[in-house]
Formats: sequence, C-alpha cells, structure tokens
Amino acid sequence: METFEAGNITLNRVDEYIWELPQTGEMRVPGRVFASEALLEEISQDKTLQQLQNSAELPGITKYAICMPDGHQGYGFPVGGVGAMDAENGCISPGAIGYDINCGVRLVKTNLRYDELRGREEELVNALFANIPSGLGGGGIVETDEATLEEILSRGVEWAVDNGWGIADDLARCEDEGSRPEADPGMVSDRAKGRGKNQVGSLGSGNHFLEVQRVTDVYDDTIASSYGLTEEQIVVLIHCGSRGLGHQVCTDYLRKIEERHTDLLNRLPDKELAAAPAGSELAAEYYQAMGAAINYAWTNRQLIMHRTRQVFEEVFERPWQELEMELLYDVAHNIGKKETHEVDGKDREFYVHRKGATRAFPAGRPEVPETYRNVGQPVIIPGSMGSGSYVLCGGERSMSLTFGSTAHGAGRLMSRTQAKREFWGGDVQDSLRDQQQIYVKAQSGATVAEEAPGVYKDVDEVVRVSNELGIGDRVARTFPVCNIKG
DNA sequence: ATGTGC
Repeated sequence: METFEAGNITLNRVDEYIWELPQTGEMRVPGRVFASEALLEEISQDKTLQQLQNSAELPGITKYAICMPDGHQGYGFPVGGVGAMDAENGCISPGAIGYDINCGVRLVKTNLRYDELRGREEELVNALFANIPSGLGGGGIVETDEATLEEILSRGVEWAVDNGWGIADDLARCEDEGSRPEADPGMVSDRAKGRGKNQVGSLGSGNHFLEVQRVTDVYDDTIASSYGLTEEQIVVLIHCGSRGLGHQVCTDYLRKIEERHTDLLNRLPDKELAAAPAGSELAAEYYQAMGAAINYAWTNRQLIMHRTRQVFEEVFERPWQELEMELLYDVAHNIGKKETHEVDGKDREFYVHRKGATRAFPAGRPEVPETYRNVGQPVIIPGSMGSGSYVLCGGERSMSLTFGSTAHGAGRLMSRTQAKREFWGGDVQDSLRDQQQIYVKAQSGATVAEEAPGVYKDVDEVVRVSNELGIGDRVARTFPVCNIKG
C-alpha cells in the first residue's frame, strides 16, 4: 500500500485522491484527507494532520474526521475540516465551526457583459468602495436599535426582505432560506450584541471582500444554463461573515463550555477542541446562539448585496431589475447544523460541523431549493484576488464520502505575518492593475499584502480534486475585474 | 476571522 509520511503521522492511500489516517489510541474513527499528492504535501507543512487526528477523538464523531483539499491548520480543528457528530450521543464543538460563524459567500448575477464595463472599472470600484462599509471596527449599512437587532438575530434574511433590503425570491436562493429557526437572541451576550449593533452590512477585514468578476469558462453547459451563467457575463461575489458578533459568540461559549465540561475537556488531546455533550444545556444554548450569529451573517450579506444593486443602478443608469441582478446562491463556509445522513443503511441525525467547507448537496436532496433540485445546489468557491473563483454543483459522491461537503477556497500558504514581509500592498495593487486589469481598492495596504495572490494555494488544483472526486462538480470559472476589501 | 489579548 502506498503511504505518505509526515513527521510521526503516516497516511495510507486508499484511492487516487483519498488518504486515510489510521485509527489509533483514543481516536474514535480514522481520519481522511481528500487531496492530490501535491496538495497533501502542502497540507502536511503545518499542524493540520495532527489536528485532524485530534478531532477524531471528539465524542460521537462518525465514519471519519475529514480534511478537504484546501485544508490548513485552524483553532483546534482544521480549516477545511468536516466532522459529523451524533446528535444524541455526540457533541458540538465551537472550534470545529470557527470563530467567524457563517462566514460565507454569495454570487449575484447581472446581464452585463465584460466589454460594457471595460474602461469604467475605476468608476465602479470607487462607487462600491464609497457605499459599502469595510475594514476593522464599526460602521455598517444600518445602525440597529435593540429591537431591530433582536429581529435580525431571530429571522435573518426574512427581516432584510421585510424591510426593503431585497425581494422574496432572494430567500429561496440562500442555504436554508437564509434563516435558522432555532436561533435565540436571548442566548447572545450583551457584549456580542454591543459589538454587532453597528456592523450590520459591513465587509470587515482580512480575507473578506466584494469582487466584480467576469465569467471566463463554462465547463458544463447544461448546469451553467440552469444556473443562468454564460461566458463574458459580469457577476458579483460577496465574501463576509458575522463580524464582531459571531466572534464574541464563539469566545463566550468556548469559555462556558471549558468551565462546565471540564471532564470531557480533560479527556481531549487539545483544549481548543472544547465541546458540549449532545443533550447538555450548553449544547442547546450554543446551538441557539450560533443560530443567531448565522442569521446575522446572512443579513449582513443580504444588505451588502442589495446595496450593490443600488450602486450598479447609479453607475449603469438602469434599475437593478433591468440589469437582472438575481442572486445565484448564498453558501455558508463555517457552520454547524443538524442534518440527517445515511450511515450503514440507516438514517441518523448529526451535528455536522463544517469549518472552511461548503455544503455540496446533489440533485434530489430536499434541502436544495426547488429551482436547482434537479441538478444539485450551486457551490461557490472563491480564489484569491489574482486568480479565478469557481461555481460548482453539489456532487453525487459527496453524500457517501464527505457528509455532503466540498472545499471552500484556495487555502492559505503562509501566515499573515510572513505575507507582510514578502509583499507590499501598493506594489500588489499596481501589478494586478497593470498586468491583469484587476482594480483593487482597500482600506489598508497591509490587508492587500496579507491577501496577495502569492499567499494562497492553487484554487484550480483544489477544484480539480473536488471535481475528480465527484463531491463538487466544476460548472464555471470567473476572473476578477474589481475588488474592494478591508 | 477579530475593537489582532488574558
């Protein structure tokens, strides 16, 4: 059997793109890495594989602890990690969902073609930058009072649509219709609410951005046509999360769980994997608080999308409906969710943890909106500023291999600190504009350096592996035109 | 990711 050696961990190759980390010691299941040899080589450079092995000790984890082709190390649990924990006997672990609860992406279509925009990039990028709040700290599209924030946390995109930030059709084009019904704002601390009240409708910083893109390649004509995508079409990709509110919810519950469930904590190989046993009070409360942060993030992306429609109206002097600015889909990249999956011929309920992973349900699953149910859900995978992004379609094999999941992005190749040593923001912007006609506008030059194309893995290779595995099938590729960020 | 920390 072919093996891959990485320090004290040895992986066995079980298929061309599947590597198994054998079950040893206190592991409850084996680990599995879905990657090419080249990507595995990158994955093995940091603590990802050790974290994957540790994650396999979480109570109730079923089948495998899973690492996606874009995996890298995170807080306790790898980014690019998936774990399905039994909803009755297992656990829920905030670190396996992530600090940025419901960080995710949505893609908005237009009927504009690239040649209609060419020469006006500067004007568009300036208008977007002026109208869409970004960067660290406060300032959003709306400033909320207490009652409004409660409603956002309870209802998500439904609140936005009821208040003029979009149309009913937007709801059907979000994962879970843009609303988590179990959300309970009462489980969110005043501190978290305080951080969130003036950040509704803001991009934030780091790898979050809004990007105008053009469709450069269509790989599957049939699916692209049912998604409404064609070559040279202009689309907008929005990537952001739950800002300070979600971050605070994660911090609050990690602390509570560490304090109350010390017995479990002491049995785990890493304190960062702190988990609340299924059925415990804190498991229920965290699920409700996380749900509120999930609704906050969906509202955030909805407001930014609708403001983008208004900016396009001004710049192109046509109503957004006439520009056919329809939402393709909104997908979560960091989320925990109760889902039913078939294991050994039996339907069981799990807390599915996806951290830097995208749900990728194929045709037929009832959770896929009716418009896409006969082809499979759209999956949106952003690349870096200087490379393409992808639209995929939920793959048939995702249900048996990865609890209905695939990758979420290119994955970092170096730390933010190292990136700032290697690049200078202004130089990165100049070369993107002069060499690739990509117009980037940012609050901070440091952020541009941290997000320079060179700090990311090859998104093409990540998506190729997903496609080959049949967990997420390649539909179309886009390329950046304008990008605004923190 | 993040009022870039406990």
